[in-house]
Amino acid sequence: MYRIGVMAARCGLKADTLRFYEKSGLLVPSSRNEAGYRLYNAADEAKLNFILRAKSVGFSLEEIAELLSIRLESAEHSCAEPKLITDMKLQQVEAKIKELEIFRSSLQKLSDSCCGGSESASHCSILEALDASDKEALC
Amino acid sequence: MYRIGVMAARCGLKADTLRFYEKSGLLVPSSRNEAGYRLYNAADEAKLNFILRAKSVGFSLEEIAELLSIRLESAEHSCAEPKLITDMKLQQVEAKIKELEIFRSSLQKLSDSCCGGSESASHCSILEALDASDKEALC
DNA sequence: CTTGACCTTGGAGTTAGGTCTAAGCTTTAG
DNA sequence: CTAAAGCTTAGACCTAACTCCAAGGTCAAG
Repeated sequence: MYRIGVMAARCGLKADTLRFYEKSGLLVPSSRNEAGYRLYNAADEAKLNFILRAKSVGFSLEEIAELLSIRLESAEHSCAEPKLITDMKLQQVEAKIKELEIFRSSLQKLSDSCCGGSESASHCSILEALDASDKEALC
Repeated sequence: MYRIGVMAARCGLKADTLRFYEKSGLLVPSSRNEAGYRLYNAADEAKLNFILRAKSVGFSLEEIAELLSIRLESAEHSCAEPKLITDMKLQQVEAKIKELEIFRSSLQKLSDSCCGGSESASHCSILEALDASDKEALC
């Protein structure tokens, strides 16, 4: 049984974060000592590791809460549920990547067009492109 | 000279957003009428279009404020400055894309491993991978 | 026995970019 | 003239995931 500081250190988090996870309903420590100190056991640590792994693949805390509730009573849930959550997240991630790739190509074009020298910015092609009324300049 | 509602409609924004941009120092309308109503002229509109184009390539409002201040006194700034801002943003965007691509491949792997059927989630490979103590399962 | 490290709680603050509300003027259409 | 639509302000609220703070209780070392 670890106290909050030890548990946090073991998992590379701050104690504050563990309290936040508890308040969010993600991870309630299995017991408290007489003084009210939180006590985490091995199952709590396994659950926290689940949370951290889910975070590492991009799930939000809300999605992780869903996955945890399925995990807790897995017999009463179907395989379709975790898969749906995963596929929805995958779609979100792909949409975000597409958006950023457009940013990237526009920024690359802006950067390439600019000399970047010590001359006055009066005719800077970056500023001109952002001023241009024709959208061509940006895409 | 447009009042705030007209200006907002012309540019596809809400009046609230224009007030927010003013409070942020991005776009202060060039005048006010006797009643204190904001009045935007053509130069204000051009500046707002600059802001919107800069947003469309991914710049934050803070970065846009920097670009605007360079634009305002371009003779006193060098071409290197807009280019630096652009290149820094480009790096940020590329870093974010890399992070999301890792999420994507992990999520794809999770999704592919799961039958997604109506069977009990007791042996769901998504939950198992997130539980696994070997990190291999996720990367 | 004291000092310092660690723990508790409730609640506020952070970032970014808005969005909304309330109370009260102004303007415009009929 | 009146009612509706539009404008003003200050300030609260929103999301997400923490992060910090204050006031006070607990515990281990010397």
